[in-house]
Amino acid sequence: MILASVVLANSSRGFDKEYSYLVPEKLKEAVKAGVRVIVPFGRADRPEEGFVFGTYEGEGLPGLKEILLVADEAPVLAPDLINLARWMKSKYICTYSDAVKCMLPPGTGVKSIKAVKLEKESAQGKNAEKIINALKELGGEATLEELKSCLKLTNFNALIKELMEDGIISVTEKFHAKVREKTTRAAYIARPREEIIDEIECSHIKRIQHIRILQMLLENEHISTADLIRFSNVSPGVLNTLKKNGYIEFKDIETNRDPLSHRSYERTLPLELNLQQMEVFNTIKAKIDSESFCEYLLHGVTGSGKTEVYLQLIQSCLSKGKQAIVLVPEISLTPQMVERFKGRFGDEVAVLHSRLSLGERFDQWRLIRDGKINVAVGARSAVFAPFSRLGIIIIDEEHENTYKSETTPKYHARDVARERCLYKNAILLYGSATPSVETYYKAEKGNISLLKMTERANRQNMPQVTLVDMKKELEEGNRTIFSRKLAEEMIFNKEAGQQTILFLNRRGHSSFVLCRKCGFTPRCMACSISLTYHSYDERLICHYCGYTEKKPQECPKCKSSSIRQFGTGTQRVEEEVIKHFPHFSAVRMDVDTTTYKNSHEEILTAFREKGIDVMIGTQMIAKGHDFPKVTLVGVLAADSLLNLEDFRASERTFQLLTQVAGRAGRGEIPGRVVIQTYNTEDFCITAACSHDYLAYYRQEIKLREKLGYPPFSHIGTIVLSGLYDRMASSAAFEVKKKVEAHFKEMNASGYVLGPSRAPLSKIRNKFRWRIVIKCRDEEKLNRVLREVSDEFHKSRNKIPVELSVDLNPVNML
DNA sequence: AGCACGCCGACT
DNA sequence: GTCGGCGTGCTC
Repeated sequence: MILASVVLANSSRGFDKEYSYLVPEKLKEAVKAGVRVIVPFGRADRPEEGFVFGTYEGEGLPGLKEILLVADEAPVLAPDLINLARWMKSKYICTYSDAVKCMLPPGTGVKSIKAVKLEKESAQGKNAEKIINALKELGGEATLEELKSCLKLTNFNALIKELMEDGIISVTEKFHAKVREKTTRAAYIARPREEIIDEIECSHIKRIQHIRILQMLLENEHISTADLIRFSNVSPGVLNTLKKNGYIEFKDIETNRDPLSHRSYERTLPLELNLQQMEVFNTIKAKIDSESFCEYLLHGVTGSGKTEVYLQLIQSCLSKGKQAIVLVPEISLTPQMVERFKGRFGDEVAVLHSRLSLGERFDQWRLIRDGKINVAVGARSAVFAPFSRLGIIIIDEEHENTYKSETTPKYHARDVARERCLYKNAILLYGSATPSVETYYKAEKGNISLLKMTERANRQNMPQVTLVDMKKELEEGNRTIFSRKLAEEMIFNKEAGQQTILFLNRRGHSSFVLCRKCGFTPRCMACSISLTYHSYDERLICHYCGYTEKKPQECPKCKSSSIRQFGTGTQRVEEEVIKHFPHFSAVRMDVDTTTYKNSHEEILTAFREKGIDVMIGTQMIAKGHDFPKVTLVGVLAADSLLNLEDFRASERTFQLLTQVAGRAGRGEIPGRVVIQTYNTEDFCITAACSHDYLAYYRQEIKLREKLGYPPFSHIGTIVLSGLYDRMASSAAFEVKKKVEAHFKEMNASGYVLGPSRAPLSKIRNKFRWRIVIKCRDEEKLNRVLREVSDEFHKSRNKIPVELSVDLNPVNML
């Protein structure tokens, strides 16, 4: 007998496992590993979508059910992805379906629709009559869902079954592939513009998401809902609320084209590699030829020409008939990278960027699966690209946080890539100028092969860095945000016709508002976080939930008018630049100015081509842009990052400073960097000044060892959140006891901290309690997390508390 | 998560 | 007797 192992497409942790089904004779050909099927599930045999994870010859246990239907001709999951899903389930404590969803384009589900038809009008029993009457009102025919929702009966299914057996009704079932959209839903304003502007002005609308969306729509006739959701960073529900309240309407418009598809790229030829590049290339090339798994860390200083090495490695993979995945931190921020790949490989490369419509995403996915495309460049999720002859995965800027997913499954693209390469005997290459401490440690221990490129490709010198002590500036009477050194350099640069970048780590205008008389600070009622002031529309905004209100003219508490904003954000810097350097031109680039389509690129191009003097920006500008005319970079407050309560704060500061400094002097003229700080002593700042990664690493690794932080331990966090503080906290205490019991049981040492209020103690009205576990043995930590999570989900949640676990979180908030 | 089963009390 | 309400346990 042929059996199939099937996992369900919609299951929760409590019953998520591989189920055996019989493969009926007529489906013998169609059932293969990786296809989607419909199977009867549960006592009522309700049809469920599932994935065949494998088939095998075996003895049919009594009571096995048969697969009803096969939904695909060709498998949607290749064997290595099935293996990956199994691995993800156990590593990240998620369900099979969570894992599989990462691997398929959205909108691939199969839906079953049952139609109920009235055959004859006789019935015994009150409820049976109810059903028949309802069915009559609906015109004698209806879908099962319709019927169910207009009646509220507990034993609905049993009654339907009974009526069916008596021949009073008939039920027919159809399966539909969820329709793929050819058109896109777009939203537009449904009320007069003035009315909406008015409502925003008088604070009738209290959510920043609503305001941002309406503002976007006020400026554009219509915008696709997908874009609205993406660029305003809201959930789809927000749009529905706006529609419900009559602010917006939807209509279907033609799908917008892939913004890159109509652009032609100039084909480029391989550049000649310098000695160091050549060495790296040859080492890895030899491994590609041997077709075995190998992990490399390429530590190359900024400007050492890593991209060219990637390109040529991929070329040699392609010529062996193998395929490649390139991961970049954020595709929209790396247009130049995309350009180089498109230029070199033309139509052979798929760029998986977030602006693809559902349809385009599906098309790209299919082209990759069918082997019509051989290279994929994309952000985190591109690691799942369904290549069958995978030869290499390259992770550029390996240290970036964006490789870690913050939603379930909370995977790290680095680990997923490793697992895939291991299975496929492919090469895994990490590249970075500032590798994460964990990765470098592995390289030092010899678990990863370390390759170095210490020279800049065009032989430029590293920029010259000056550290300015802002304490001193203040003592000597300079109260502006620009140190004298920086101001001097900026003026020099302007006169020389060169450009300047000012970097700051905080968006908005000022970080918070404070009453100088009574000390009152407006906070978000739902998140217990101080509200951030945005001068653009004079509003206070909660950056976590989006609550917003107009900036108060007087203190709500003491009614004095001494309520002011404090701190410095990008907006404020822009104002200060204009004030202090009136003849300078300036642009600002941060999440607030880049909300709309293509605005990243527009701002960048404008800056590059129109010769604007100063660009002010957040992290966003730190990424690999090339501005040949930028010769000065100013970092306004290097310490603002340093004071986060996260053991990686120092690492992040070092990485960011190094990266930002790398923006200076990419052209002919050598660059200068001015770093302003209150902590002139901190080793992450001094090491960044001397471009000395190793000096930084040596210090940091010592510290990590002393404190038992990764890579010397693994960290797991469990967050319990709920609307009621007491329930969340008592659940947390109970979970902690369980955690400790498990460690004891398996005779392992785990260091359990908390529970205590999570650093973000309240988000969207939910109180959050957190347990932090440190353990040297990742395997055991994982097992404890898994068991605790399973127990929690099994013990039927009567209490309204949610549990979420994260193994090796990158963000301790 | 559904869904059925089983047990209980209420109502006709 | 039936109906509705709720707790419990299982899903190949």
